[in-house]
Amino acid sequence: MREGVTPSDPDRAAALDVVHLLREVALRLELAVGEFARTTGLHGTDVRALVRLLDAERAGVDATPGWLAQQLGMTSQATTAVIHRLEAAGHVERLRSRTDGRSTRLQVSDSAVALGWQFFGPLLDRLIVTTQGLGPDDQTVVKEYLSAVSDALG
Amino acid sequence: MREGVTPSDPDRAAALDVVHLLREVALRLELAVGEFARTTGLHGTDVRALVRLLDAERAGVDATPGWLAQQLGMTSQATTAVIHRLEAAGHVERLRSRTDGRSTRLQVSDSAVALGWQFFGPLLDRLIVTTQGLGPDDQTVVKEYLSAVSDALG
DNA sequence: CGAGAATAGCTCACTCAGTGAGGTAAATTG
DNA sequence: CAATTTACCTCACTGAGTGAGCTATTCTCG
Repeated sequence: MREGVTPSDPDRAAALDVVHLLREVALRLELAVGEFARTTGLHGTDVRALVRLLDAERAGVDATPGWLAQQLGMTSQATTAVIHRLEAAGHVERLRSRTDGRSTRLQVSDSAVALGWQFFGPLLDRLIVTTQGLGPDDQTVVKEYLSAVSDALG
Repeated sequence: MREGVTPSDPDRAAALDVVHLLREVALRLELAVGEFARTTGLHGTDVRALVRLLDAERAGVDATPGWLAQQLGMTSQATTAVIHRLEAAGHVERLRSRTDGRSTRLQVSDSAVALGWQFFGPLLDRLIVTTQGLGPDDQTVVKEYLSAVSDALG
């Protein structure tokens, strides 16, 4: 096998295990998104866009095409297309920004919210139950760890 | 705002925070993969395939096109194309399976391993350092939590 | 203020990743 | 040992994402 990277540091090996688990979780979330996309006739990118838009709404952030493009790591043109598709499917609305005449504000429709909940609701519930299975202290540990990981990736 | 889902259960809200962090981490990992893809001229799918192939090698699992298709949540034809691209780029080799004449064994090249390390190495190091920042007990907590999450998603 | 630069978003033409249909060869089954 | 299943592949096509380049609005600063 091709192990040779860091020969044998048990400390590091243990940490690597955790990191691999992290990747495994990320992979499975991605696959769930893909499955949702398939069952709804949307595309993976569309679903990810929808998720980010819902996140923005929850966080009270104004979502614009430019912001979305950045979130998705895609060009603005591709994002325009995504928005067109979501708009055609009735999942999102374009509203003119009041403060900037060039900009567009994106508003997620109720139908999209309902659709998301229908699919991700059960999954989310399972995750929440799993999380609640931790004691309050452990929950804090996990939370701080994930925050640190998020920063390390940013 | 559209909060109304579960009006006000502080317990659940706290757990939701953790779940959202989990998603944030998954998103950032995905963006990192995209960035790697862009810098190497590969495509997102190709990179994900490469990562899975490396995982398989590390785990000692024989990787076949069919297995890879399942891992990527794609059709076998698309996977054939991915393998072709990776083969053309010299990142993967096709070897006939000895036990099954229909099957192909996929072998990742050393160049691909090196390429992966060049990009993901520093990122991985940061994650490992972050993980090692946890005490041994906390590390176990996180590990078990992530395992449980992985199961909940499977 | 008003010319020039920067920014937000868009259309158009094109490429190529992924799908559906369908094919071949090897393994399994009755 | 025919019939079926499995593993992978080719071909033709669709459409998601990109690069080039446009318009409209806002910012900058003499």
